[in-house]
Amino acid sequence: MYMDQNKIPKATAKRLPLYYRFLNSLHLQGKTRVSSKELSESVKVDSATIRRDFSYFGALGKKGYGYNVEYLLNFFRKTLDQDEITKVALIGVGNLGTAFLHYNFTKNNNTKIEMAFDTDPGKVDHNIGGVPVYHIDDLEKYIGNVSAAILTVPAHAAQAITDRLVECGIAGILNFTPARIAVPSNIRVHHIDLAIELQSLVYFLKHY
Amino acid sequence: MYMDQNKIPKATAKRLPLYYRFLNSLHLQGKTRVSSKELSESVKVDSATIRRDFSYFGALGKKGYGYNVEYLLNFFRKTLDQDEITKVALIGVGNLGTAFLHYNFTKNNNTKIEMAFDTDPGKVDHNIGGVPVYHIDDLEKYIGNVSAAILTVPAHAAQAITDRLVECGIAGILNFTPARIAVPSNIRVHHIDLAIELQSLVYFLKHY
DNA sequence: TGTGAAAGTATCATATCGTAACAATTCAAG
DNA sequence: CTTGAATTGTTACGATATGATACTTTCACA
Repeated sequence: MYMDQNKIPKATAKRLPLYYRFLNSLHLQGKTRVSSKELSESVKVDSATIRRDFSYFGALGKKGYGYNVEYLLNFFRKTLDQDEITKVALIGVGNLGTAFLHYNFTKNNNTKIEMAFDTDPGKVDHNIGGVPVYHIDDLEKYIGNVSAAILTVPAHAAQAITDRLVECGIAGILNFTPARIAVPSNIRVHHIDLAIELQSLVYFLKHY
Repeated sequence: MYMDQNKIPKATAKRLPLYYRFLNSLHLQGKTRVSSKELSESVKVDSATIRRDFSYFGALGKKGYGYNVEYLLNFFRKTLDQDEITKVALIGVGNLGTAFLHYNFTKNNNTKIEMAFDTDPGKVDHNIGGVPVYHIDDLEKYIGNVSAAILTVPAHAAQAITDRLVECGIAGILNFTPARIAVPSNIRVHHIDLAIELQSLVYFLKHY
């Protein structure tokens, strides 16, 4: 489980969940085979790129035939550890945080939001989307062996909470705050900045 | 305004809003100068990359001194068209959509969410975060010369609404639905898939 | 006036991407 | 059984981006 295929490009790794989800829906539709060309049209990734992505894992398809949906799906299930659910905590139950809580992640995913934290007494000790909300002061008490955190708190609180998460042994953080947080090098942070995404889109509209 | 500097790499263009915002906060702190090295530590981008990014726009700094924060800020304000506000519409006032409405974009940004659309009678004709919410049926009536749309609707509605937006002459779409939407080639789509972001983070945790 | 700091620029190695091409292989039709 | 069409797996190539390193130039400041 802890890798030999380290050679897989990051860009490929990012596409794997996308492939998986689409294969899943094909499977539900009852399709048994699919070609890289069909996949390409659906997920909007070049067909040669798809074939190369797949080939990092060996020969998964059959020439002149395509890929067997079920076989491919099973393969990805294992590779993406779809069976082994990763526990996630959500920090900050504002609008964005609530959106996550209502998102049904477990449907196609190997992740589960186990708990959420906030300071708002109107939210603490409630259940939102089936997830218990605790007070942020009790972070250390409840977090247990959660391995990743979604950070949807106000920017000014980001670093302080990050430090506490790190102290609790968190392995990864999905940071939605505009703040650039500092962490030890062994902790992985993915940063998604909604304002920048919008501004960047606008820049491209005007200049390209 | 409509480009001669088309040579700027996309990767650089994506970093510009980030630079801008950070310079802005430096300015508010009263700092008058900054070096590429300082910037590098704050925005987590290699200092040489920053210097190269800046140099696409000419000589903005002074050797042996650094960059004048105010000068640089003014320059970016012009380059990023910070003065000329781009109108944006938000489609789908769920949790995620509401998060956008409460986000104070105009503070550091050249974009303004002018209106929102939804089907929920409890939201239509209300103001949320100072933004008027109209019924999605009236999209064509109100949208006017809005140039970009934020799509935060259920996945199954994504393509139909996209088609209508395209018909209305929208130039860009920020797509937060899991659906991969099809658009004419002259329309720019940036796709952010929250589930995939989370799953991708988890994959990296396990395999790298 | 001298010196140190930092920009601007160039170069190199590495990674990724899209595109194209091609041989090998397989299915399916006849 | 044979043939042909389809599609993979793989390779090659050019374009783009990145991080590193290093060099020269120029400016600020002591």
